[in-house]
Parts: sequence; C-alpha cells; structure tokens
Amino acid sequence: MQSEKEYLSNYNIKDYERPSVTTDIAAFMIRSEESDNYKKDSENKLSILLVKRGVHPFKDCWALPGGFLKPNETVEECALREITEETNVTPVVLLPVGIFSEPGRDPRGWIISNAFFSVITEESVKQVGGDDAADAQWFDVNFQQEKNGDFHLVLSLKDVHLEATLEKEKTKYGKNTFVIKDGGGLAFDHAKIIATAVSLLRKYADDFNTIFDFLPESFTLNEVQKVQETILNTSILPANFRRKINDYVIETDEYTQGAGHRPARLYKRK
Amino acid sequence: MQSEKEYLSNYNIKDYERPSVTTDIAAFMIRSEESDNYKKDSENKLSILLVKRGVHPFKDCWALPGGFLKPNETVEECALREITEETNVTPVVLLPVGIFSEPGRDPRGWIISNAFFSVITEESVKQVGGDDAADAQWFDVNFQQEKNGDFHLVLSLKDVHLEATLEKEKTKYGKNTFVIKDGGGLAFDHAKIIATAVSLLRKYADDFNTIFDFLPESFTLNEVQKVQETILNTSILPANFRRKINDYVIETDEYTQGAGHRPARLYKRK
DNA sequence: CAAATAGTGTCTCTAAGACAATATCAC
DNA sequence: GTGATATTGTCTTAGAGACACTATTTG
Repeated sequence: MQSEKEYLSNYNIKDYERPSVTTDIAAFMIRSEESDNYKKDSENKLSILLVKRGVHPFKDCWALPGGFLKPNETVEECALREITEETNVTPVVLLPVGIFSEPGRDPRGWIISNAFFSVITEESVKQVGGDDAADAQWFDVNFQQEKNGDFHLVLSLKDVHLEATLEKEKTKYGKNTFVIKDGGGLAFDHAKIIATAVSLLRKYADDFNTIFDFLPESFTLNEVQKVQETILNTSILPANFRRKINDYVIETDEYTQGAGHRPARLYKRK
Repeated sequence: MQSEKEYLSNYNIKDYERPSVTTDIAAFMIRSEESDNYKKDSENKLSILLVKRGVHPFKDCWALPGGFLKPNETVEECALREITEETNVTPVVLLPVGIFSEPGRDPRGWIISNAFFSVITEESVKQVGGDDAADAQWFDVNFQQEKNGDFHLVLSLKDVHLEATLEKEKTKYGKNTFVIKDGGGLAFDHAKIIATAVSLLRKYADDFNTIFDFLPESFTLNEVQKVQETILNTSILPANFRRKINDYVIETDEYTQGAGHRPARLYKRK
C-alpha cells in the first residue's frame, strides 16, 4: 500500500499532455465627448481596449489584451497583470466571462483562454495620458441585433471599423453562445469573446451592477443614468430613474458648478 | 520578414510552462421520498453526486466527479464525458461555474480546474439502476448561512455527514467568492466549488431557470413548485406560484391519477 | 366524511412607466 | 429671457403576496 507521500513523489505531471492557458481581457471604459453647446452635457460612448498584434499569428490584427498564465498565479492575477501592463492603470472591476477551449481556435496549437470582463475609469486613463502611436487603443463599441436575428459588432477608431457578425446559438445542455459568422478582422475568436463580454456587461448594468465603476467617487444622478443608457442603448425618464437608483446611492452636500444649467447634487455609491 | 507560416513551423508550444487542466462537475438531482401517508405527495431532497477517490491524493475522500482535459476536446465536452462515464446518464444541463486556479489547490502540482454545474433527472438515474457498493453516490445537500455570517454546507448519505464551513469574501475587483474555513473532509477545494455551484443553482431557480430540467417532460404545477421550493429552501402560496409559472408552461389534456386527492392537470414546458 | 391537493377569485401594496410642473444655473 | 438639466409629485397600470373559497379524489 502506497502512502500519499510516496505517490506524490512518483507522480510526474509532465507524463500527461497539457494545454497552454491564456487570459484575454475585455476592458471597457466610458468616454465622454464634449459638446459644442455650452448648455449641453457631454455625450458618452462605450469603448473597449484593443491591441495591435506585433507578432504572428494574426500579426497586425487587432486583438484583446492578454497573455499566458504563469506558474504560481491565479487566472485572475494573470488577467490583472496583463491589463495593467497594457494600460498602466489598475482596473476597478475584473470578472470572469467564460472559458474558450474550442480546438483550433489558436493556430499555434492547444491553447485555451480564460476571458475576463474589466472596467476602467476614464479618470484613471486620463491621468496616465494617451500615446497616439501606441499599439493599444480604445475602440468605440456598437453591438446590436439585426432584423434577421444576427448580431452585429462594430468597433471603431477614427477611420478603422472592425465589423463582425455573429449568430446566437442555443446549444444543448442549456448554454447560449455566439458563433462567429464573420470575425471582422479581429484576431483568434476575439469577436466571440467581445460579444459575450458586452452581453454580460449589459446584464450587469440592467441590475445597476458595475455602472458606478465607470464613474469617479462622486457623481450626479444624471451621470449614472447616462452610463446605464450608454451601455444598454436605451433611454428612461429621469424621474423614474431617480426613484430606482435611490436605493444604491448616498447623497452628499456638494453640488456641481458651472454647467450652464441648474447645479446637480453629488452622490456617492452606497 | 517572417511569414505566418514560417513563424508557426518554428513555434514550439512545449517551450513554455503549462498547467494541467481538469473539469469538476457538480451534478444535481432532486430525489423524491415516498411518504407513509397515502394522501401526501412525496417529499423532495436536493442531492449532488460525489465519488470516493480510489487513488492518491485525497485517497478515500469524497470528491466531485471530473478528470483531465484531453487534446481536441472543449472543456464542456470533457465535463460531459466525465459525468457520463460516472453515471451512465446524459445530463440535461451543463453550465460553467468558474475556474479554480489557486496555486497549491492540488498537491500534485500546477492543476487548474474548470467547474461545471449539471442537472440530472431522477427518471434517467432510475432507469440505469443503482449500485449500493459503487464509489459514486448521491448525497443530500444542505447549504445555508449561519447567524454568524458563515455558510454551512452539509452533504449527507445515510450515516456519512460531510460538514464544511465557508466564508463569503468580497474580493477586490467586484468578485464574490467563498473561502474554505473547514473543508469537511472533501477532496481538494471541492467544498468551495460545491458552495459556488449551489449558489448558482439557487440564482437560476429563482428566475425559473433550470427548474424544469429536474422534471420529466410532463409535470403538475405543484411538482414544479416543490422543485423550486426545495432548491431555494422557501415556501410560497400555491395560488401565487401558479400565476407566476403560467408564462413558462403549456397545459396538456392529461391528468394525474390515483394520488389520494384531486387529480392535477399535467403541463409541459413552453 | 376526512385529509390532502387542485384550482379560482379578489383585496392590498408596491414598483414601474408616463407625464406634468417647478427650480436654477450660464450666457 | 432662453435653453438646458435638476428635482418633485401624481396618475395609471402590472405584478406580487395574502387569503378566502370551492372542487375532487382515495380510503
């Protein structure tokens, strides 16, 4: 009879075939674009971070930031490390999206990816400053269902428009996944990962989750509303939104200034 | 300048360190226990499948069924293969729970686990028949929060009671996880995986998801109600439950027979 | 008939959507 | 003053919970 100690000393993990494991991070930010009308508040756009691949495979294609899992770190730590390396900013949210292990998804061989969903504040990115020539860029996100049932994902940066088309598939065993009909030039299966991450973000935002994470510590109720409306691509009457959000915030004694209209009370998250 | 083809032919995946990847499956079933009162309907119990480990490490401990990911299969296929091998039954649901990659979670080395949530019908298990001496057994599940805030997980099979204690941890970056205070004799970090899976099941059942998957094709509304009540550990007035469930079912023209009380109409899921 | 589940109707309360009305700032 | 956002109030409607009541079966 072998003891556990003996067993482990004879056990060689390299006797078995093993995949490489990566993380890919769908990092979202909401960017505000100043209006030319001094009375109007700024417009919001949902954006996602993409990096231009400098090496094969998919050289020169845009891809999600990510990298290989190293020994003695969790997948969460790996995702955090990769996103921080890429942006020099620490995200405020990092949540799992799913595991992508389809054989053939990576031409280099057996590589499975853990996808993460992350939120980064515009405030923190502005502090770091942007490099226009950098290989990491924030793309505007547009994701919606067409009349024919397909989903259309458009990622835009100035003149660059990456347009992917996906189909929702109700698989056996209760899981819903996207199937790529046209990857839109994105590397690997990243169109699928982004579609899944945006869907997850919308589900969260619908329940008032993660919406505060896009904002600074203090915010007006209208700012929260615009974050939710930007993510969900909907609009709601301010009076009704205020009633619903009220449970999630604490009012402060401070007000906005110089906005071209009545000052708004600042709130903090509860 | 190297072409993608050249790059890939020079790429050797074995140059990098890689973890082993496993799947673990939390397979749930609802068992009905006949009452001695002919008028009363049967009582339901939520149960989970555990296997007694025959090899090191954690030899003779109870563990979730699972196994190593093989080349050319997805993690979902791996989970399906493992649960089918163990039960000779095809599950009706197989959904991801999370990835568990904490260094040191497996004494054999760098092994990360993809946990899945699965539902198996009592009907299908009865057809296969049970082996009392088998190393795979269904344990009754009891999972609840104590007054002190800790979570108590008790898995029972006749005289065997595995009692684990966990703490809910609100980690940075928005994720909630369980931390094992006492693993209750379960192998690896399986107490944590089970706690996470039960929480997920309850979230699903609360929204009327997966509750039909525990039942045969035709069922009475009271049977659906009892499944939900068993999972959520709550009770609800039948009149109100009927109103809510009505959107999810289609009535048939068939009725139950010989139940010691008024026959009930049978329904199918919509 | 007794005990159990099946099934319907209705009252109340709450939450959400629609909308009206007033308040206050920069220019 | 104008045009924008800020803020409050109220009407209506939909849904959930509580509860009363009737129906139908088996032993």
